[in-house]
Amino acid sequence: MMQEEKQELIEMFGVHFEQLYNIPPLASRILGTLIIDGCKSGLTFEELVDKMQASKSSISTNINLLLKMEKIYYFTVLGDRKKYFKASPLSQRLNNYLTLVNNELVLIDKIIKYREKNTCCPQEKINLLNSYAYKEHMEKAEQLLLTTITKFKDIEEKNQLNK
Amino acid sequence: MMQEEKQELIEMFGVHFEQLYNIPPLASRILGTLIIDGCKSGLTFEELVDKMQASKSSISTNINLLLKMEKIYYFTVLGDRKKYFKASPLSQRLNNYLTLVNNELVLIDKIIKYREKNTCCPQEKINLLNSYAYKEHMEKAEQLLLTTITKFKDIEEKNQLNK
DNA sequence: CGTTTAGTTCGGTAATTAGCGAACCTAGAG
DNA sequence: CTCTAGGTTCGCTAATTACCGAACTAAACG
Repeated sequence: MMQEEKQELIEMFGVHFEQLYNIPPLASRILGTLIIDGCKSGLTFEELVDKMQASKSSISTNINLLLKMEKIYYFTVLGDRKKYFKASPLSQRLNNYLTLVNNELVLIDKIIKYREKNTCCPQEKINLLNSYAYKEHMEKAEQLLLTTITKFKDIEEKNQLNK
Repeated sequence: MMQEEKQELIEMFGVHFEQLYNIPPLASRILGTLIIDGCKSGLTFEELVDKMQASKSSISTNINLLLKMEKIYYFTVLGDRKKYFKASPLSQRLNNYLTLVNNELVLIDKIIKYREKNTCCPQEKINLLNSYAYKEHMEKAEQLLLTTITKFKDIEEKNQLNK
C-alpha cells in the first residue's frame, strides 16, 4: 500500500522530469527514486541496479548524466568502496531555473536593443512596450528565485549543524 | 548589417526554444522568425517556405505543431485564401509556464502528503520542511505569473482598441 | 467544368537516442 | 601478486525523430 503510493510518486516524478529537463526515462526515474527514497542515507549503485531493473551500464551512464547536470551527488564512507548517491539539495536544483531565467534575460535584452533600433511603424511600438514589461517580469522571477535559494541554503546549513 | 543582427537573433531564439519547449529545430526557427519578423502583419505559408529554406511538408507539419501548442495563431483576410501566421501574444505564451508551475504544485502536494505519513526519523523531517518552503516558493511564482499575464492582457486589449 | 492556389498527407530515409551485454579497468584485501 | 567488488567503456540494436518529395485535397476563379 505504502509501497504502491511510493511507486506512483516516483512514476509521476519520472514523467515530470523527463519533459522538464529533457532527460532519458531511466535518468528521470533514478532522480525520482533518489528524491523520494534515497533521502536518508543515499542509495548505492547496486541498489539502483536492483530497483530500476536496468543494466549496470545503463545505470552508470544515467548516473553520470545526472551528476554532470548536478541533479545528484554522491559521498563515500571510510573503508567502504561504494558510492552513496543522493539527490542534490533543492537550492542546487533551483539553480537550473535561475540559469534559464538568466538566459531569457539576455535574449530579451537583445530583442529590446533590436526593437529600439528598428521600430518604424506604430504597430511595432506595442512590441517594444511588451518587451519592457516582459523584462520586468523576468527580473521579478529572478529575484524570487534568488530569495528562495538563499532560504534553502539557510535551512540546509542549519540541518548540517544539527547533525 | 541589420539583416545579420536579425538573423543572429532568430538563431538565438532557435536554440533557446528548442531546449525550452523541446520542439524540432525547424519549429523553433519558425517561432523565432514570427516573433522577430512577423509582428507587423504576419507571414504567409509561402513566405515561411522561402525564408526557412525548408519543404512545404516540413513547414506544414511544424506550423501545425506550433498551432496545437498555441505558440502561434493565424488570421485570414477576406477575399484572400492565404493564412497569415503570427506568434501568439506573450500572455498566451506565459500560460505554458503557468501550466508547468501548476503541475509542480500538484506534485509537491503529493510529496508532502507522502512525507507527512511516512516521516519516521528526524533526518527526514528536514525534507518535509523543505517541501513546505518549496510549495511556498511555487505559490509565489504562480502569483507572479498570474499578475504578469493579466498585465499583458490589458496591454493587448488596449492595443486592440487603438486599431 | 477545368485550372490554379494553398496547404495536407503519406511513405521513406538518414540521423539520433535509450538501453543492453560483454569486455574492461582499478583500488584495496588477502 | 592475485582476486574481487564496484564501476566504466564499447560496440550494437531497436525505436524514435526530423525532414524530404510526391501525390493528394479543397476552395475559388474564370
